[in-house]
Amino acid sequence: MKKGDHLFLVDGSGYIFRAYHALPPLNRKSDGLPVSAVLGFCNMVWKLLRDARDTAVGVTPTHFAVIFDYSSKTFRNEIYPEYKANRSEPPEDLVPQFGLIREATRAFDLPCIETEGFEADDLIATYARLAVEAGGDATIVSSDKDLMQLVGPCVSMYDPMKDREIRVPEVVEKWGVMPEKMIDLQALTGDSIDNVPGVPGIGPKTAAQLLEEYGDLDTLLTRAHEIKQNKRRENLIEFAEKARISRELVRLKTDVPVEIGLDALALDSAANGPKLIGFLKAMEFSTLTRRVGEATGVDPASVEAATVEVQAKAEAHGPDLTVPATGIEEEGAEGEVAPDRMDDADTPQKLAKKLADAAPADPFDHSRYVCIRDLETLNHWVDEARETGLLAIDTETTSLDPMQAELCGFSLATAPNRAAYVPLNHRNGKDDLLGGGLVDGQVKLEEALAVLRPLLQDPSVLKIGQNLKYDWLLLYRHGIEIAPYDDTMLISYVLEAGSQAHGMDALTERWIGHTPLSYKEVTGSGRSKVTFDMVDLERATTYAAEDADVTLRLWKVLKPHLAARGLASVYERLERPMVSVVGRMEHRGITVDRQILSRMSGDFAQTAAAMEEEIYQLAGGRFTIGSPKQLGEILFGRMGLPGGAKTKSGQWSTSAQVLEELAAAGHELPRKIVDWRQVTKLKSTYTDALPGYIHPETGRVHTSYSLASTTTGRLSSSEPNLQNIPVRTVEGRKIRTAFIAPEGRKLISADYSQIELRVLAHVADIPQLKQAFADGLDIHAMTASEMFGVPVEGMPGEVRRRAKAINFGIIYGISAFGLANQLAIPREEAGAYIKRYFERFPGIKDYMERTKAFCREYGYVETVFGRRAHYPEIRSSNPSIRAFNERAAINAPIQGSAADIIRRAMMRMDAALADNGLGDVQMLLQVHDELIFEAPEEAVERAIPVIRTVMEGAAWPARTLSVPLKVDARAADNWEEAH
DNA sequence: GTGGTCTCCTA
DNA sequence: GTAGGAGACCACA
Repeated sequence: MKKGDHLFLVDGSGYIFRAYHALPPLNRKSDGLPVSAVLGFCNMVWKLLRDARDTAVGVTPTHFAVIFDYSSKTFRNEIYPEYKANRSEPPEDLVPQFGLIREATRAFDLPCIETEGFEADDLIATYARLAVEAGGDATIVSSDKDLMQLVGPCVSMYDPMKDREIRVPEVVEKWGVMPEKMIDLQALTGDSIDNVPGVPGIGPKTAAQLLEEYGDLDTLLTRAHEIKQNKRRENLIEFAEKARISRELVRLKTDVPVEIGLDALALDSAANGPKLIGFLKAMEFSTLTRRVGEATGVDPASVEAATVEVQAKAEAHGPDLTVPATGIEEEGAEGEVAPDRMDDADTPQKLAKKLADAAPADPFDHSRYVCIRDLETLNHWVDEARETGLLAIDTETTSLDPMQAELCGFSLATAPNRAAYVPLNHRNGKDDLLGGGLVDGQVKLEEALAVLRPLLQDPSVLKIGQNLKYDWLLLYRHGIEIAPYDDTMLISYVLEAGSQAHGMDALTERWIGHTPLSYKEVTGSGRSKVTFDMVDLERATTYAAEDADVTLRLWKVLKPHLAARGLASVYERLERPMVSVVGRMEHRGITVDRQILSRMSGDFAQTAAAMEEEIYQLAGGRFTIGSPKQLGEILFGRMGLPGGAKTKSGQWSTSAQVLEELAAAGHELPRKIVDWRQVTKLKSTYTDALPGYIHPETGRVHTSYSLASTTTGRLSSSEPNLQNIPVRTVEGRKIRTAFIAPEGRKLISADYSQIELRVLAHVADIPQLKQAFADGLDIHAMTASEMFGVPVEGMPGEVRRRAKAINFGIIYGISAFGLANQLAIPREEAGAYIKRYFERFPGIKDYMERTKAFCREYGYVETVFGRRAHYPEIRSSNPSIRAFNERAAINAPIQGSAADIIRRAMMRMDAALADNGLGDVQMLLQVHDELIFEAPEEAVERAIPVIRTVMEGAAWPARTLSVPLKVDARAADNWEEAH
């Protein structure tokens, strides 16, 4: 290569995505193979080769190469394991086109370059440098900002879609910095799509301004303490190291060892017409085939279509754990409103990125918040929401419990900084013992709701909330069913379960770089704490309006990431519908018999008191039995019993397991302690606590389910937790008799039998297990028989028990240590069992290994339905942390798929019951693999088959499991008998 | 009052 | 060995 030569470097990988999203879908006529990106690519390359002079570039290439990414793993992952950890799977109809575009490149007789461990961008940087050093010029065919750092006197970029050349002035205009400063700029802003951390709260505008002022990143970071804005200064100091790492991630390598030299990129003047035509014919691109034929003087009719192999796999595409979650089933909810479209957002990834970048740039202006105190103004806002089609809403109340809370007011937002608070029930300060009077000038609650109701139920206005189940339930109590809606907490949960928090403050910090006013600052804390209705209107407005403002901004930033990461259907089909389904369940509650519990409490108190006397006798004095510290001192100090395990703070453990061992060795006191603990546990946690949760008006207990607090997709229940009501011991089980159906009704309990083992058999594809489930066999006995060669007929209980423990162990990501513990056998023996199990069911070992490998590479694992659970610490250098995360990663697809299945059943249940004339059958509770219903006595027999059908068919049609699901269902007057 | 530790209840 | 929530105690503020 020499002076005057001009090298064209096509960013092949970048082009593929851009073309795919920019061009209308196109399928090969003969077989439907998707080819739109391939056609776009061929047209572009042909144009550049033939008449680049007529384009914005204005020069003819002498050298030409197409560069691709080799794989997702590059040296950047060494610097920062999280790099590109967010990457989503490419769309299904793009996958085959990766290979085809490489084929096309070869058909054009162009060098097709990729190097393991490097991104296309690094190769482009390297070749651009070589070209300039040789005295030539280079044009990079791409519009990716990551490449803009390379722009200079001899290097330009060319956007083929817009036919626009990007030189130094264009970079400066767009980003506010010279191209060489792009590295520092990107280091500051980060990149949420590639997962480059950057510094929170700094977007392109701020970054450019800072670089203008301080010159470069290093200077900026060393002088960060001079910055006036508090948050910005703190962030720059705190995240300085992240910024430096980011710089290394965005800095392109210009010294990649290249096998193909510059000279090999020289264009051959004589295009190989027949070869190219053969390919184009195979693709069935008739227009381009004709053009190429005319230009090369080759008659297309004389050329046979080439044989082109279609690969099913994308480049940089990890092992397939599950089928992609896109596809076949029911349509998304109605009333979906698309987020703002941006002109040059060609892909969901770029749109998501753009919105994330833009978020911190829009400063909060509390002075623009409005306090709405008359119906006319409220009506005006309602009209505004109808126009925008978007409304962020947040309610302010007197309690965290939506079943008890009184509405104090609500806030609305229709655009950033365009937010308002509508006080409804605010009271004057504490000067009056009766709580003071109503603050003047507030819209009446009923009038406000009358205005709001049609809007909140308007199918053309999307309502946005953060933890919307709370507001949904509160408004449901006022006869309003919000729809359609989105929940920013649930969006975040779908995107980042396991790796990040989903609370509003955390989300705001992370995505917007802003700290909202805290609730505490507004209502006070401790003794001086007041309910929200006592807060003066000005402060209340600032706080409440900001919450709505923040929620709207979060939605704008977060929502596009769903599509960008291929998670929209997980959100729409597994997550969002739960808000109203679970909201209804919480609203219904369940009847708990106060008398039964109170009687039990009395009995327990007597029993415990008697036990305490015996314990003091045996211990030779009084002490606090409930204090593990004191108990340990007595048992292992004063009495000199042999201590077993230690707790992590170095204390002797007094766990039930340790005490049981001592009891088995003939010691009386430990036995009594174990019994005492059981009684006091049942009393304090259940019989004493549950009545306190009976709602004063409904007379029922309304638990609260959290939709976003587990990593795997399970729900959790609290206040009270109704997912841990005792069942194992006879004594404990009695507590369930207090959960009853009202007069004339029955409780129905329906639970999945062995759902997790069935999911395991499906995902790990274990023929023996699948067969056993298909045949309806006793799965643990079958396992035992397979492992130990003992016939199922007349099998000793102990043998089956061990197999059962191993089966559970497998689901939990087995370790010899854990199994040994569980079965109270030596670790060697446990290890031998595991080995035997893996030999008998080799697919299990494969499943575990590929799940771990997948998680190590991507940072998450997926359920059968595409839900992701993140385990960033699986790459920890600490072996025990790593092992823990590996076990969790093995468990998550199993536990999570089962959770997805029951969610799907729950979402369909109300409609299925109603369709069968069972509208009076109500789903009340969920306990992971069990659903509890309340039904009129005469409806029970018809309800059970409907419930069973919905639950057993819940995976379909999204997935067809290779094992049947089985549901046992029973009805009774109370939960103990129904279960 | 708040937060950490220990223990124990569930699937 | 997985996933949770809660009560009691206790040291800290």
